[in-house]
Amino acid sequence: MILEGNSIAMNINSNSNPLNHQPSWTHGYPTCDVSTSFFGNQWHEVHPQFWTKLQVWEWLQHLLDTNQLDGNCIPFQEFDITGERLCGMTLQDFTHAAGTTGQILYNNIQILKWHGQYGSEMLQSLNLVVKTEQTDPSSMTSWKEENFLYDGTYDDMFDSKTFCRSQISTASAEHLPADSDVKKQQDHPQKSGNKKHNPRGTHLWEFIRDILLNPERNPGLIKWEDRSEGIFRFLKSEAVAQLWGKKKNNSSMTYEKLSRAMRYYYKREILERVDGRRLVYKFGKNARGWKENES
DNA sequence: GAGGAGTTTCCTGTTT
DNA sequence: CAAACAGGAAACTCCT
Repeated sequence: MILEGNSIAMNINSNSNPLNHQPSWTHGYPTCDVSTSFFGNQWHEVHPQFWTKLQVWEWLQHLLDTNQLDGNCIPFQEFDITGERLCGMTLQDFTHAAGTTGQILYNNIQILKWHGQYGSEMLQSLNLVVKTEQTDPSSMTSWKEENFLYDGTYDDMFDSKTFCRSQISTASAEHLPADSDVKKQQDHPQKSGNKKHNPRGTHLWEFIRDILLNPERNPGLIKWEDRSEGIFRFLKSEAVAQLWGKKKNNSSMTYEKLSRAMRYYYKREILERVDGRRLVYKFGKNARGWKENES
């Protein structure tokens, strides 16, 4: 369940959806003034060592959001510290401060320390924060690599409206409705009557296929199990669902819903069933463009 | 405006 | 027990 209550006063990061954050790969959109309001002093653009207390809190809030944790999971008062001190904390320190959640915090900060970041925190969320079904360590890559997921190929996933909204909410959250308000608007699109669909373009199966066909850009999300047979497996099902939701401007997309759409493909023979294997699908005869030697 | 395609959402039950 | 799978039903958006 997505954090809804925001009992914490400091809901700085108004974008709960990790994919709503728009780091530096988005500067192709001319519709918003991005010159000062967003880039340059966000926590994800600065090495953790140099975070201010505020940025530490932003990071914590982000982890809450992306892990869909209850606000009580992280005692913010325990983290009234700068990034320098944060980086000096041991795993013990984290678990002492935040219990089991401390492990998540510790793991996350270690990666941030080692890999640097600067503009791809949402990818970090995909790889490091979002619950993963990944079992193959070889497919783990740094999120610097994953950053490529959002350049070029997937730029079209983000229309200018989406960009503006997240831009504004990130840049000046204090002047906007709280995160929960935004969510309430987005969580029930049908009831609110909001426009939720982009103009029809890429279908879901094509979206999946394109992720598979760009392994160097999209490591760790979906992986071929048998390339020649068209069998693939979701490694990070919820991350893929969020990405799909992002493309459709639907922040409430989940793997459960995505998988329902996938199951409809069986009848149309775009996909074939793969029995007994969770998160595994196979392209069917009506799916085009996935074969290696297919033009 | 009608109708169809392609989802999206919700749900209940089953399987792993 | 949780997560994933199945598939019905209805709603929704976009397109023709």
